[in-house]
Amino acid sequence: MAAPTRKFSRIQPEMRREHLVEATLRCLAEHGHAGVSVRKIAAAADVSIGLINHYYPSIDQLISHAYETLSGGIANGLLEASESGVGPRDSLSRFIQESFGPAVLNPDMLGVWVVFWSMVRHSADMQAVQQRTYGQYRQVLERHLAALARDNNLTDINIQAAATALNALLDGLWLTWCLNPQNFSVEDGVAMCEGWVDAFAAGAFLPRLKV
Amino acid sequence: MAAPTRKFSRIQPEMRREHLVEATLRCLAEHGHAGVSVRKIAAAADVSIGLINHYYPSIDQLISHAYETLSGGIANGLLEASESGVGPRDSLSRFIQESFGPAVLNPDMLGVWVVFWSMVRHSADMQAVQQRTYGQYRQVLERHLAALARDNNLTDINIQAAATALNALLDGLWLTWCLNPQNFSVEDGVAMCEGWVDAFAAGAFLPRLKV
DNA sequence: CGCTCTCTTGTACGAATGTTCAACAAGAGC
DNA sequence: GCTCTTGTTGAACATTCGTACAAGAGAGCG
Repeated sequence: MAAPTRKFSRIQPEMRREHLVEATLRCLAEHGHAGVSVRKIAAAADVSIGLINHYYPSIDQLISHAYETLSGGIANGLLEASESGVGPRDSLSRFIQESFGPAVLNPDMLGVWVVFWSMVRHSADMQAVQQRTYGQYRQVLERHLAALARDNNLTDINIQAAATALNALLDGLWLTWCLNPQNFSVEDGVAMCEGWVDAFAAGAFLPRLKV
Repeated sequence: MAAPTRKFSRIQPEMRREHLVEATLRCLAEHGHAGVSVRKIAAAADVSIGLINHYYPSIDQLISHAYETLSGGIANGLLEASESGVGPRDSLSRFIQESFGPAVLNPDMLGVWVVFWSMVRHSADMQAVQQRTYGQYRQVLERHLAALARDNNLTDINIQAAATALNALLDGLWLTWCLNPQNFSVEDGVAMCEGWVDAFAAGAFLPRLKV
Protein backbone atom coordinates (compact mmCIF):
# COMPACT_ATOMS: atom_id res chain seq x y z
CA MET A 1 0.00 0.00 0.00
CA ALA A 2 2.00 2.99 1.23
CA ALA A 3 4.99 3.46 -0.97
CA PRO A 4 8.19 3.06 1.05
CA THR A 5 9.09 6.71 1.32
CA ARG A 6 12.75 7.40 0.97
CA LYS A 7 14.10 8.08 4.42
CA PHE A 8 16.90 10.30 3.22
CA SER A 9 18.89 11.13 0.15
CA ARG A 10 22.61 11.15 -0.29
CA ILE A 11 24.36 14.27 -1.40
CA GLN A 12 27.93 14.91 -2.38
CA PRO A 13 29.98 16.10 0.59
CA GLU A 14 30.64 19.48 -1.00
CA MET A 15 26.93 20.07 -1.60
CA ARG A 16 26.05 18.89 1.88
CA ARG A 17 28.49 21.27 3.51
CA GLU A 18 27.04 24.14 1.53
CA HIS A 19 23.59 22.99 2.55
CA LEU A 20 24.55 22.90 6.23
CA VAL A 21 26.21 26.31 6.12
CA GLU A 22 23.13 27.80 4.52
CA ALA A 23 20.92 26.31 7.24
CA THR A 24 23.32 27.63 9.87
CA LEU A 25 23.09 31.18 8.56
CA ARG A 26 19.31 30.96 8.45
CA CYS A 27 19.31 29.66 11.99
CA LEU A 28 21.58 32.41 13.30
CA ALA A 29 19.56 35.09 11.55
CA GLU A 30 16.38 33.82 13.12
CA HIS A 31 17.45 32.87 16.63
CA GLY A 32 20.64 34.84 17.17
CA HIS A 33 22.88 33.21 19.72
CA ALA A 34 20.25 30.62 20.51
CA GLY A 35 20.71 29.45 16.93
CA VAL A 36 24.15 28.12 17.75
CA SER A 37 22.70 24.70 18.44
CA VAL A 38 23.27 21.41 16.70
CA ARG A 39 19.62 20.54 17.11
CA LYS A 40 18.26 23.81 15.76
CA ILE A 41 20.61 23.76 12.78
CA ALA A 42 19.79 20.12 12.08
CA ALA A 43 16.10 20.98 12.10
CA ALA A 44 16.67 23.97 9.82
CA ALA A 45 18.61 21.79 7.40
CA ASP A 46 16.09 18.96 7.74
CA VAL A 47 18.74 16.41 8.60
CA SER A 48 19.54 14.37 11.66
CA ILE A 49 21.53 15.63 14.60
CA GLY A 50 24.37 13.25 13.98
CA LEU A 51 24.99 14.42 10.44
CA ILE A 52 26.27 17.75 11.66
CA ASN A 53 28.98 16.09 13.67
CA HIS A 54 29.77 13.82 10.78
CA TYR A 55 30.86 16.81 8.70
CA TYR A 56 32.08 19.06 11.47
CA PRO A 57 33.89 17.47 14.44
CA SER A 58 32.64 20.32 16.60
CA ILE A 59 29.97 22.91 16.12
CA ASP A 60 32.54 25.70 16.33
CA GLN A 61 34.01 24.57 13.05
CA LEU A 62 30.62 24.73 11.38
CA ILE A 63 30.14 28.26 12.63
CA SER A 64 33.62 29.15 11.47
CA HIS A 65 32.88 27.76 8.03
CA ALA A 66 29.63 29.74 7.92
CA TYR A 67 31.55 32.87 8.89
CA GLU A 68 33.99 32.36 6.06
CA THR A 69 31.19 31.71 3.57
CA LEU A 70 29.19 34.78 4.52
CA SER A 71 32.21 37.06 4.65
CA GLY A 72 33.47 35.79 1.34
CA GLY A 73 30.08 36.27 -0.28
CA ILE A 74 29.77 39.84 0.88
CA ALA A 75 33.37 40.63 -0.03
CA ASN A 76 32.73 39.26 -3.50
CA GLY A 77 29.57 41.31 -3.85
CA LEU A 78 31.40 44.48 -2.85
CA LEU A 79 34.31 43.69 -5.11
CA GLU A 80 32.12 43.02 -8.13
CA ALA A 81 30.04 46.11 -7.51
CA SER A 82 33.08 48.35 -7.24
CA GLU A 83 34.80 46.80 -10.25
CA SER A 84 31.79 47.68 -12.36
CA GLY A 85 32.45 51.35 -11.77
CA VAL A 86 34.27 53.55 -14.25
CA GLY A 87 37.13 55.29 -12.52
CA PRO A 88 37.95 55.25 -8.80
CA ARG A 89 35.32 57.78 -7.74
CA ASP A 90 32.53 55.82 -9.36
CA SER A 91 33.92 52.58 -8.01
CA LEU A 92 33.77 53.95 -4.49
CA SER A 93 30.20 55.09 -5.04
CA ARG A 94 29.23 51.60 -6.13
CA PHE A 95 31.01 50.14 -3.14
CA ILE A 96 29.03 52.44 -0.88
CA GLN A 97 25.76 51.74 -2.68
CA GLU A 98 26.31 48.01 -2.35
CA SER A 99 27.15 48.41 1.34
CA PHE A 100 23.72 49.92 1.86
CA GLY A 101 22.00 47.32 -0.28
CA PRO A 102 19.51 44.81 1.09
CA ALA A 103 22.02 41.95 1.06
CA VAL A 104 24.24 43.72 3.59
CA LEU A 105 22.07 46.22 5.43
CA ASN A 106 19.67 43.85 7.12
CA PRO A 107 18.79 43.78 10.81
CA ASP A 108 18.62 39.99 10.70
CA MET A 109 22.27 40.02 9.71
CA LEU A 110 23.24 41.82 12.89
CA GLY A 111 22.29 38.73 14.89
CA VAL A 112 24.57 36.67 12.70
CA TRP A 113 27.60 38.95 12.85
CA VAL A 114 27.23 39.39 16.57
CA VAL A 115 27.60 35.66 17.01
CA PHE A 116 30.72 35.66 14.88
CA TRP A 117 32.28 38.59 16.70
CA SER A 118 31.62 37.01 20.04
CA MET A 119 33.62 33.98 19.00
CA VAL A 120 36.57 35.85 17.52
CA ARG A 121 38.12 36.47 20.92
CA HIS A 122 38.17 32.86 22.02
CA SER A 123 38.70 31.00 18.76
CA ALA A 124 41.87 31.09 16.72
CA ASP A 125 39.98 29.90 13.64
CA MET A 126 37.53 32.75 13.85
CA GLN A 127 40.36 35.20 14.39
CA ALA A 128 42.04 34.00 11.22
CA VAL A 129 38.84 34.37 9.20
CA GLN A 130 38.26 37.84 10.62
CA GLN A 131 41.72 39.09 9.73
CA ARG A 132 41.61 37.62 6.25
CA THR A 133 38.22 39.05 5.32
CA TYR A 134 38.90 42.43 6.91
CA GLY A 135 42.08 42.58 4.89
CA GLN A 136 40.08 41.89 1.73
CA TYR A 137 37.60 44.68 2.41
CA ARG A 138 40.29 47.19 3.18
CA GLN A 139 42.46 46.22 0.27
CA VAL A 140 39.67 46.98 -2.19
CA LEU A 141 39.08 50.36 -0.56
CA GLU A 142 42.80 51.11 -0.51
CA ARG A 143 43.13 50.46 -4.21
CA HIS A 144 40.30 52.78 -5.18
CA LEU A 145 41.32 55.46 -2.69
CA ALA A 146 44.89 55.36 -3.92
CA ALA A 147 43.72 55.80 -7.50
CA LEU A 148 41.44 58.61 -6.46
CA ALA A 149 44.29 60.31 -4.61
CA ARG A 150 46.46 60.06 -7.70
CA ASP A 151 43.74 61.53 -9.87
CA ASN A 152 43.49 64.49 -7.53
CA ASN A 153 47.21 65.03 -7.12
CA LEU A 154 47.19 64.10 -3.45
CA THR A 155 50.60 62.91 -2.34
CA ASP A 156 52.06 61.58 0.88
CA ILE A 157 48.65 60.60 2.19
CA ASN A 158 48.24 57.60 4.47
CA ILE A 159 46.02 55.46 2.26
CA GLN A 160 45.84 52.63 4.75
CA ALA A 161 44.50 54.91 7.45
CA ALA A 162 42.05 56.45 5.01
CA ALA A 163 40.71 53.04 4.00
CA THR A 164 40.42 52.12 7.65
CA ALA A 165 38.41 55.24 8.32
CA LEU A 166 36.03 54.78 5.39
CA ASN A 167 35.55 51.16 6.30
CA ALA A 168 34.88 52.13 9.91
CA LEU A 169 32.36 54.74 8.82
CA LEU A 170 30.55 52.13 6.74
CA ASP A 171 30.65 49.58 9.55
CA GLY A 172 29.55 52.08 12.16
CA LEU A 173 26.61 53.24 10.09
CA TRP A 174 25.69 49.66 9.36
CA LEU A 175 25.74 48.81 13.05
CA THR A 176 23.80 51.89 14.04
CA TRP A 177 21.15 51.24 11.43
CA CYS A 178 20.78 47.56 12.25
CA LEU A 179 20.36 48.30 15.95
CA ASN A 180 17.57 50.70 15.07
CA PRO A 181 16.61 51.32 11.44
CA GLN A 182 14.85 54.50 12.46
CA ASN A 183 18.11 56.17 13.41
CA PHE A 184 18.64 57.45 9.90
CA SER A 185 17.53 56.81 6.34
CA VAL A 186 19.52 54.83 3.82
CA GLU A 187 19.83 57.91 1.62
CA ASP A 188 21.37 59.87 4.48
CA GLY A 189 23.76 57.02 5.12
CA VAL A 190 24.91 57.01 1.53
CA ALA A 191 25.20 60.79 1.58
CA MET A 192 27.44 60.72 4.66
CA CYS A 193 29.80 58.24 3.03
CA GLU A 194 29.83 60.03 -0.29
CA GLY A 195 30.55 63.24 1.59
CA TRP A 196 33.51 61.59 3.25
CA VAL A 197 34.90 60.48 -0.12
CA ASP A 198 34.38 63.95 -1.58
CA ALA A 199 36.24 65.46 1.34
CA PHE A 200 39.02 62.92 0.86
CA ALA A 201 39.30 63.75 -2.84
CA ALA A 202 39.39 67.43 -2.01
CA GLY A 203 42.35 66.83 0.28
CA ALA A 204 40.44 67.72 3.44
CA PHE A 205 42.12 64.96 5.40
CA LEU A 206 45.64 65.64 4.17
CA PRO A 207 46.84 67.59 7.22
CA ARG A 208 45.88 64.74 9.57
CA LEU A 209 46.72 61.79 7.37
CA LYS A 210 50.22 62.53 6.16
CA VAL A 211 52.21 59.38 5.69
CA MET B 1 38.12 26.93 68.97
CA ALA B 2 37.30 27.90 65.40
CA ALA B 3 35.40 31.11 65.42
CA PRO B 4 31.97 30.64 63.85
CA THR B 5 32.72 32.25 60.52
CA ARG B 6 29.94 34.41 59.23
CA LYS B 7 28.21 32.57 56.44
CA PHE B 8 27.14 35.71 54.65
CA SER B 9 26.58 39.38 55.24
CA ARG B 10 23.54 41.43 54.49
CA ILE B 11 23.78 44.40 52.25
CA GLN B 12 21.30 47.09 51.38
CA PRO B 13 19.31 46.19 48.26
CA GLU B 14 20.72 49.13 46.34
CA MET B 15 24.29 48.14 47.13
CA ARG B 16 23.60 44.52 46.33
CA ARG B 17 22.21 45.34 42.93
CA GLU B 18 25.26 47.41 42.16
CA HIS B 19 27.42 44.53 43.34
CA LEU B 20 25.59 42.05 41.11
CA VAL B 21 25.79 44.30 38.08
CA GLU B 22 29.51 44.72 38.58
CA ALA B 23 29.98 40.97 38.77
CA THR B 24 27.86 40.56 35.65
CA LEU B 25 30.05 42.93 33.67
CA ARG B 26 33.19 41.18 34.85
CA CYS B 27 31.66 37.86 33.88
CA LEU B 28 30.65 39.01 30.41
CA ALA B 29 34.07 40.55 29.81
CA GLU B 30 35.78 37.30 30.72
CA HIS B 31 33.51 34.68 29.22
CA GLY B 32 31.56 36.54 26.57
CA HIS B 33 28.25 34.90 25.85
CA ALA B 34 29.09 32.00 28.10
CA GLY B 35 29.10 34.55 30.92
CA VAL B 36 25.34 34.97 30.63
CA SER B 37 24.81 32.35 33.30
CA VAL B 38 23.27 32.63 36.73
CA ARG B 39 25.85 30.25 38.08
CA LYS B 40 28.86 32.01 36.64
CA ILE B 41 27.64 35.41 37.75
CA ALA B 42 26.84 34.10 41.21
CA ALA B 43 30.35 32.71 41.46
CA ALA B 44 31.85 35.99 40.27
CA ALA B 45 29.84 37.92 42.85
CA ASP B 46 30.57 35.30 45.50
CA VAL B 47 26.93 34.81 46.35
CA SER B 48 24.50 31.95 46.02
CA ILE B 49 22.63 31.10 42.86
CA GLY B 50 19.28 31.91 44.39
CA LEU B 51 20.22 35.46 45.30
CA ILE B 52 20.35 36.46 41.67
CA ASN B 53 16.76 35.44 41.16
CA HIS B 54 15.77 37.16 44.38
CA TYR B 55 16.78 40.53 42.94
CA TYR B 56 16.07 39.84 39.29
CA PRO B 57 13.03 37.69 38.40
CA SER B 58 14.83 36.58 35.27
CA ILE B 59 18.41 36.79 34.16
CA ASP B 60 17.45 38.97 31.21
CA GLN B 61 16.54 41.76 33.57
CA LEU B 62 19.93 41.57 35.24
CA ILE B 63 21.64 41.83 31.87
CA SER B 64 19.40 44.71 30.95
CA HIS B 65 20.31 46.50 34.17
CA ALA B 66 23.98 45.90 33.50
CA TYR B 67 23.55 47.31 29.99
CA GLU B 68 21.97 50.45 31.36
CA THR B 69 24.69 50.85 33.98
CA LEU B 70 27.57 50.42 31.55
CA SER B 71 26.03 52.66 28.90
CA GLY B 72 25.22 55.32 31.44
CA GLY B 73 28.74 55.23 32.86
CA ILE B 74 30.37 55.63 29.48
CA ALA B 75 27.92 58.33 28.43
CA ASN B 76 28.72 60.20 31.62
CA GLY B 77 32.44 59.87 31.03
CA LEU B 78 32.11 61.21 27.50
CA LEU B 79 29.85 64.02 28.64
CA GLU B 80 32.17 65.12 31.43
CA ALA B 81 35.22 64.91 29.17
CA SER B 82 33.60 67.02 26.47
CA GLU B 83 32.22 69.56 28.93
CA SER B 84 35.73 70.21 30.20
CA GLY B 85 36.71 71.54 26.80
CA VAL B 86 36.84 75.23 25.99
CA GLY B 87 34.75 75.89 22.90
CA PRO B 88 33.08 73.32 20.65
CA ARG B 89 36.20 72.30 18.75
CA ASP B 90 38.08 71.49 21.93
CA SER B 91 35.04 69.73 23.37
CA LEU B 92 34.88 67.46 20.36
CA SER B 93 38.60 66.72 20.68
CA ARG B 94 38.10 65.68 24.28
CA PHE B 95 35.12 63.56 23.31
CA ILE B 96 37.29 61.82 20.74
CA GLN B 97 40.20 61.43 23.15
CA GLU B 98 37.93 59.91 25.77
CA SER B 99 36.44 57.56 23.16
CA PHE B 100 39.90 56.18 22.56
CA GLY B 101 40.72 56.01 26.26
CA PRO B 102 41.30 52.73 28.09
CA ALA B 103 37.87 52.76 29.71
CA VAL B 104 36.15 52.51 26.34
CA LEU B 105 38.66 51.09 23.90
CA ASN B 106 39.15 47.68 25.44
CA PRO B 107 38.90 44.34 23.62
CA ASP B 108 37.33 42.78 26.70
CA MET B 109 34.50 45.27 26.32
CA LEU B 110 33.68 43.96 22.86
CA GLY B 111 32.55 40.68 24.39
CA VAL B 112 30.23 42.62 26.67
CA TRP B 113 28.68 44.83 24.02
CA VAL B 114 28.22 41.93 21.66
CA VAL B 115 26.07 40.23 24.25
CA PHE B 116 23.98 43.35 24.66
CA TRP B 117 23.53 43.83 20.92
CA SER B 118 22.49 40.25 20.47
CA MET B 119 19.67 40.77 22.93
CA VAL B 120 18.43 44.06 21.52
CA ARG B 121 16.52 42.37 18.73
CA HIS B 122 14.52 40.04 20.93
CA SER B 123 14.06 42.08 24.09
CA ALA B 124 11.93 45.20 24.35
CA ASP B 125 13.79 46.25 27.51
CA MET B 126 17.14 46.13 25.78
CA GLN B 127 15.72 48.01 22.82
CA ALA B 128 14.57 50.79 25.11
CA VAL B 129 17.97 51.05 26.78
CA GLN B 130 19.70 51.08 23.39
CA GLN B 131 17.58 53.89 22.02
CA ARG B 132 17.90 55.98 25.17
CA THR B 133 21.68 55.72 25.41
CA TYR B 134 22.27 56.17 21.69
CA GLY B 135 20.16 59.30 21.90
CA GLN B 136 22.34 60.56 24.72
CA TYR B 137 25.56 60.04 22.80
CA ARG B 138 24.26 61.69 19.68
CA GLN B 139 22.72 64.60 21.51
CA VAL B 140 26.06 65.54 23.01
CA LEU B 141 27.71 65.38 19.60
CA GLU B 142 24.89 67.35 18.02
CA ARG B 143 25.27 70.15 20.53
CA HIS B 144 29.00 70.54 19.95
CA LEU B 145 28.73 70.15 16.19
CA ALA B 146 25.98 72.76 16.04
CA ALA B 147 28.10 75.20 18.00
CA LEU B 148 31.07 74.47 15.79
CA ALA B 149 28.97 75.02 12.68
CA ARG B 150 27.80 78.36 14.05
CA ASP B 151 31.37 79.40 14.82
CA ASN B 152 32.33 78.66 11.23
CA ASN B 153 29.32 80.27 9.63
CA LEU B 154 27.97 77.01 8.29
CA THR B 155 24.24 77.23 7.70
CA ASP B 156 21.57 74.83 6.56
CA ILE B 157 23.65 71.81 7.51
CA ASN B 158 22.01 68.61 8.71
CA ILE B 159 23.46 68.46 12.21
CA GLN B 160 21.65 65.26 13.09
CA ALA B 161 23.15 63.44 10.12
CA ALA B 162 26.58 64.84 10.92
CA ALA B 163 26.38 63.62 14.52
CA THR B 164 25.26 60.24 13.27
CA ALA B 165 28.25 60.06 10.96
CA LEU B 166 30.80 61.06 13.58
CA ASN B 167 29.28 58.65 16.05
CA ALA B 168 29.38 55.90 13.43
CA LEU B 169 33.01 56.67 12.64
CA LEU B 170 33.87 56.39 16.33
CA ASP B 171 31.87 53.19 16.73
CA GLY B 172 33.29 51.64 13.59
CA LEU B 173 36.86 52.38 14.60
CA TRP B 174 36.16 51.07 18.06
CA LEU B 175 34.76 47.86 16.64
CA THR B 176 37.59 47.43 14.16
CA TRP B 177 40.20 47.99 16.83
CA CYS B 178 38.59 45.68 19.35
CA LEU B 179 38.34 42.87 16.81
CA ASN B 180 42.05 43.25 16.12
CA PRO B 181 44.10 45.91 17.94
CA GLN B 182 46.81 45.58 15.32
CA ASN B 183 44.57 47.02 12.62
CA PHE B 184 45.63 50.56 13.45
CA SER B 185 47.18 52.58 16.24
CA VAL B 186 45.21 54.69 18.69
CA GLU B 187 46.96 57.80 17.43
CA ASP B 188 45.83 57.08 13.87
CA GLY B 189 42.31 56.51 15.14
CA VAL B 190 42.26 59.86 16.87
CA ALA B 191 43.75 61.52 13.78
CA MET B 192 41.03 60.10 11.53
CA CYS B 193 38.30 61.46 13.78
CA GLU B 194 39.97 64.82 14.22
CA GLY B 195 40.35 64.98 10.47
CA TRP B 196 36.64 64.38 10.07
CA VAL B 197 35.82 67.21 12.47
CA ASP B 198 38.26 69.53 10.70
CA ALA B 199 36.63 68.71 7.39
CA PHE B 200 33.23 69.34 8.93
CA ALA B 201 34.33 72.72 10.28
CA ALA B 202 35.74 73.62 6.88
CA GLY B 203 32.37 72.92 5.32
CA ALA B 204 33.57 69.92 3.34
CA PHE B 205 30.35 68.03 3.99
CA LEU B 206 28.01 70.91 3.22
CA PRO B 207 27.12 69.85 -0.34
CA ARG B 208 26.01 66.41 0.83
CA LEU B 209 24.48 67.33 4.16
CA LYS B 210 22.19 70.23 3.34
CA VAL B 211 19.14 70.25 5.55
C1' DC C 1 16.93 38.54 75.53
C1' DG C 2 13.64 37.06 72.09
C1' DC C 3 10.77 38.08 68.00
C1' DT C 4 10.28 39.09 63.46
C1' DC C 5 11.36 40.40 58.96
C1' DT C 6 13.67 39.38 54.88
C1' DC C 7 18.00 38.77 52.90
C1' DT C 8 20.43 34.71 51.65
C1' DT C 9 21.31 29.96 50.92
C1' DG C 10 21.41 25.50 48.46
C1' DT C 11 18.96 21.72 46.78
C1' DA C 12 15.80 20.10 43.29
C1' DC C 13 13.69 19.80 38.82
C1' DG C 14 12.78 19.76 33.88
C1' DA C 15 14.60 21.29 29.72
C1' DA C 16 18.27 21.86 26.53
C1' DT C 17 22.99 21.54 25.41
C1' DG C 18 27.39 19.02 22.50
C1' DT C 19 29.24 14.81 21.45
C1' DT C 20 29.53 9.73 20.84
C1' DC C 21 28.37 5.55 18.62
C1' DA C 22 26.19 1.39 16.89
C1' DA C 23 22.98 0.37 13.41
C1' DC C 24 20.63 1.37 9.04
C1' DA C 25 20.13 2.16 4.17
C1' DA C 26 21.20 4.51 -0.32
C1' DG C 27 23.51 4.08 -4.34
C1' DA C 28 27.77 3.16 -6.96
C1' DG C 29 30.56 -0.56 -8.82
C1' DC C 30 30.89 -5.00 -10.47
C1' DG D 1 21.19 -8.62 -8.70
C1' DC D 2 24.64 -8.51 -5.24
C1' DT D 3 28.12 -6.45 -2.42
C1' DC D 4 30.40 -2.87 -0.25
C1' DT D 5 31.30 1.66 0.93
C1' DT D 6 29.85 5.40 3.54
C1' DG D 7 26.45 9.04 4.02
C1' DT D 8 22.93 9.16 7.38
C1' DT D 9 20.16 8.21 11.33
C1' DG D 10 18.52 8.53 16.17
C1' DA D 11 19.08 6.98 20.76
C1' DA D 12 22.11 7.65 24.72
C1' DC D 13 25.36 10.11 27.66
C1' DA D 14 27.03 13.51 30.89
C1' DT D 15 26.72 18.44 31.53
C1' DT D 16 24.83 22.79 31.96
C1' DC D 17 21.24 25.75 31.94
C1' DG D 18 17.19 28.96 34.40
C1' DT D 19 13.87 28.93 37.77
C1' DA D 20 11.34 27.55 41.97
C1' DC D 21 11.11 26.87 46.69
C1' DA D 22 11.68 25.62 51.47
C1' DA D 23 14.94 26.19 55.04
C1' DG D 24 18.50 28.96 57.36
C1' DA D 25 20.54 33.00 59.39
C1' DG D 26 21.69 37.94 59.90
C1' DA D 27 20.21 42.19 62.10
C1' DG D 28 17.06 45.57 63.83
C1' DC D 29 13.40 46.37 67.18
C1' DG D 30 10.72 45.75 71.26
